[in-house]
Amino acid sequence: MEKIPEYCRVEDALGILVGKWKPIILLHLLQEGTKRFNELKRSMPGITQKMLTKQLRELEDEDIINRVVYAQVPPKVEYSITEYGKSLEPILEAMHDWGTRHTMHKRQKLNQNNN
Amino acid sequence: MEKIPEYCRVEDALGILVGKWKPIILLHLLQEGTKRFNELKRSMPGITQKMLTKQLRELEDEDIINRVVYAQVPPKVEYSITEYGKSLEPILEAMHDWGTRHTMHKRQKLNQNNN
DNA sequence: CTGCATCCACGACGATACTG
DNA sequence: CAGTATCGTCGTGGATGCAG
Repeated sequence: MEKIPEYCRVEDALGILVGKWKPIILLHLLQEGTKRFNELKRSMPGITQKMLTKQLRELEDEDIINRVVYAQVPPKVEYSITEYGKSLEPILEAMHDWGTRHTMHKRQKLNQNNN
Repeated sequence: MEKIPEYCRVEDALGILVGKWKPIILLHLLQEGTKRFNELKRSMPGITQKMLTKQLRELEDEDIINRVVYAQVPPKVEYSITEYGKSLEPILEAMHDWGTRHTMHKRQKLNQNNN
């Protein structure tokens, strides 16, 4: 029971996941394994190169993902989840499940209000 | 396995938790039960009334917390977690645990770099 | 005691153009 | 293909003052 606010580390986990595209990036890498930069980009309609690069760098800085650069032309860079990064999967899964239920919860509430 | 990006609901959960003070507010209410506005404020050094009010309203709008106003002078308003809101506790706990481990992980990495 | 309104600083995110 | 640089917008959060 050390979640008591003074020792709270929730923010530390939250900081990793917060970022408009981070959860999506992590899910892609977790579920589909190693991916090239452009593969990721194509699977996330709407993201810009700049944002993808930035979010990937931030995840890399936290040891959540690996970045492997192949010295060739044209360039090839592969991203994958680190072993350490995999420890985030249960949290993502829990949040996804909760979010799914929450979406239903809100729908029910809306229906009540419309009656 | 429906966490696949197209059906991703991680953001829905994330949206509830994101906010500079929300995790802390939730932990206080989860661990200490019903609290008055100023009790909460005192237990969160640095927060302003405006922010506390705002974050509480947002949590209330999502049915995570209850807000009970006593019609008296001076005003008295009590906040507490809803039954529904309690379903967030496992997630907060998981994030806290992960965050604790992550803090250690980063410390180790720093030591390595300093050798 | 609790809450609202105003003003402001800052960072996140995005559009776009350019590079090895 | 992958990445950087620049510039602009917008929302979040903070300081402060007023009100019921």
